[in-house]
Parts: sequence; structure tokens; C-alpha cells
Amino acid sequence: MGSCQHESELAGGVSQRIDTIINHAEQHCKTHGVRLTDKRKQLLSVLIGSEKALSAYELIDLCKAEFGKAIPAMSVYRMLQFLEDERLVHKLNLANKYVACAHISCDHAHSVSQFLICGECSKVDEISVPKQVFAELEKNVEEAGFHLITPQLEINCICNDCKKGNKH
Amino acid sequence: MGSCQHESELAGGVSQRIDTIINHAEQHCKTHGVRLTDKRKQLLSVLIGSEKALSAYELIDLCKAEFGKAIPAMSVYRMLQFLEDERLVHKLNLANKYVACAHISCDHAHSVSQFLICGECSKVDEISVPKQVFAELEKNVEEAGFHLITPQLEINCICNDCKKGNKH
DNA sequence: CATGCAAATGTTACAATGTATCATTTATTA
DNA sequence: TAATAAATGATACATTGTAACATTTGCATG
Ligand SMILES: [Zn+2]
Ligand SMILES: [Zn+2]
Ligand SMILES: [Zn+2]
Ligand SMILES: [Zn+2]
Repeated sequence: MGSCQHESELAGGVSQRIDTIINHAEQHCKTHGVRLTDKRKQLLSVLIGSEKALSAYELIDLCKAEFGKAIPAMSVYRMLQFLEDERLVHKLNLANKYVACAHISCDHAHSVSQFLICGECSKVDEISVPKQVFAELEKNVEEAGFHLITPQLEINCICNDCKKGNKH
Repeated sequence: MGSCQHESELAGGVSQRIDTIINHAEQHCKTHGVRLTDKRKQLLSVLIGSEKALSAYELIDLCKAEFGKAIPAMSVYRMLQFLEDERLVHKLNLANKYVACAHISCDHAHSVSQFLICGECSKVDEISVPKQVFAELEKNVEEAGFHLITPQLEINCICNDCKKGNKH
């Protein structure tokens, strides 16, 4: 770790931090020959700016609040699919919510991720699963006659703040 | 392992196997001072008899087919909640589906479960997570400032049959 | 620049999943 | 048996997600 965006809150404030990540995302898309359109960029920036995982309809509300115009649900789901395919966003199936990848600006490879999802406030942390832990899990999966599809662990948690009874 | 219901297909056929498990479930409920009503028993037996995880509405359809009368969705969700609380049934959040616990008839304690869910055919296997693997995961969760709620891992897989292209 | 194509987005109508609320039935207990 | 609590039913609705078709936008080519 060390260069992950969620750990570096340097001078410049939140909006500049978002811009930096968006720049990385644009570079990523250029490299992959796909287009990060304005709408897709709006969605992504809202997700990057959010501490919590957001549902598709929460995203719609936030986009409307921030950019003035409501994006139809159908379009939002399509854009989320695009961002997921590009690995800029992760869908959390446990919660039916979406988060920006925590490693958009990192240069290190994207290893197997484990998502810790607070059931109270939807705060999410994306951490890496140690290689040998994951290898052990995978071995058991194969022995049971299954094969992994999306190597991604999601776990229902409660965060420290919510455990202490803090309101948000 | 060794005495788990899903590994022992002795003489007597499927329906007797289901009866045996239901008997264990009734004993469990008696011990815990709760009631395994007829409706709850119907739901549970349909789940036990199913190879696949079932959605609430699939359960409604199967109950109607088998017992003649449709159970309202509201009631089904309440009964599923009851069965979940009694640990007779597990909800798979990844798939929004339900499975009977694979260990209702086992005498050994119910350890941390990992559910392998085939995305094609919804076949599910409930296997145990090795203690030390789970301990490692939990350590990382705590270090990230979260606490586990429901120690249950769910992973999107594809089963051998579906991988080979078999239809069901 | 005009034109034509493909990608992206919008619109409408719906399907699927889940719940809040209040009414009714069933079981337990006094 | 009457009172009480637990379980189930009925209705209406909220949330999440998608299919099908229309429209707009970006881009290449003549
Ligand atoms: Zn990521
Ligand atoms: Zn929290
Ligand atoms: Zn179980
Ligand atoms: Zn399968």
C-alpha cells in the first residue's frame, strides 16, 4: 500500500483529490480505448466523493443535487455497468450498492479485494486479501466442485463509529 | 464432517431423508421453546428438498405446487426470518435466495460457513471455513476498524456441471 | 461541411423483491 | 370458556432492476 488514494489526504482538499482520481480514470479509459463521457464522469465523481456505498437511486438523487439534472435509472445502471467493466467501480452484491474502486490512482496491481460493509451507515473499506488466505479459500472451492467467478469477498460488518453509537 | 446430511444418501429415498431432517428441526425448536408450525415446516421441507437456493417467490410457487395453497409473500418472508433466526435456513445475500442449513442433523457445532453459489443454476454448497483462515480474515477486519456481524462468506462461483455446459 | 453509422442516452412500461400496516385466525393460558 | 399472545392473511406500496424502442451525440468518411 502507501500510495492508495484513500490513505493520502494531502493539501488541496476533497475536490482536488477527486479531480486527481478522475484524471487517472480518464487516462485509464484512453489507454483502453473506451470513452469516459461527461455523464459517466459525473457518476464516478459522486462515488469517489462518497464515504459510503451508494445505491443506484441514491446516486440519481446525488447527481441531481450536484448537477441539476436527473439521470434516468436505466442510464445509471448502464453507466454503472460500464464503470464496473472498467474496474473503476465495484458493485457490492451484499448491499446492492456501489463504490468507487479504492485503487484507481494506484500503480500497483489490483489484487483480490475484500469489502467491509457497515450495515448501519454503509461505510465501506476495500482491503486486500492476503494471497495465501485466498489460495486456501480457492482450494476449498475447487475441492467442492466449484470454480470462482469474481474473486471478491464481501462481509457484513459494523464500523467502529456505529458500534460506539455515533450518529452520522 | 462425515455425518452431514448432504453427504449421506442412505436407503429410504429423498422423502424419508427430508422427514429425518424435519424431525431434527422439530427437536431443535422444542429445545429452544419456539414453534415449528405447519407452514414453517412446509417451507423448510421445500428448501431441504431443493438442490438449489430458492428466492422467496420461487418458494411460494413450489409450496403452491406441492401443498395446493399459495402463501402470501409477507408470510413467507416472516417465516424465512424465523427459520433464519433458528439457524435452520441461511439467507444468501449475494443471490437474494435461501437455502436450508446443511447441518440441521449434525451434532457437531455450526462453524463459520462459506457458501459457494453457482451463478448459472443456483446450486449451493455450504462448506466450513478453516479456523485459521477465518482468524486471518477477522484480524484484517479489526485492523481496518470494522467488526464482523454475521460470520458467513458468500462467493460467486460456477459449478462443474454448468462449466461443462450441462443443462439442468 | 454534409452525411451516415455506431455508441450513448432517454422514455416508457414493467418485472421482481421486499415491507408497513392493519385485520384475522390460531394457539396458549388463566 | 374468556382473555391474551403468537402467527398468518390482505392490501397497498416502496425499492431495485430491466426490456424494448426512440432519440441524441460523437466520429469517420467523402
Ligand atoms: Zn478496487
Ligand atoms: Zn458505520
Ligand atoms: Zn448452516
Ligand atoms: Zn451450476
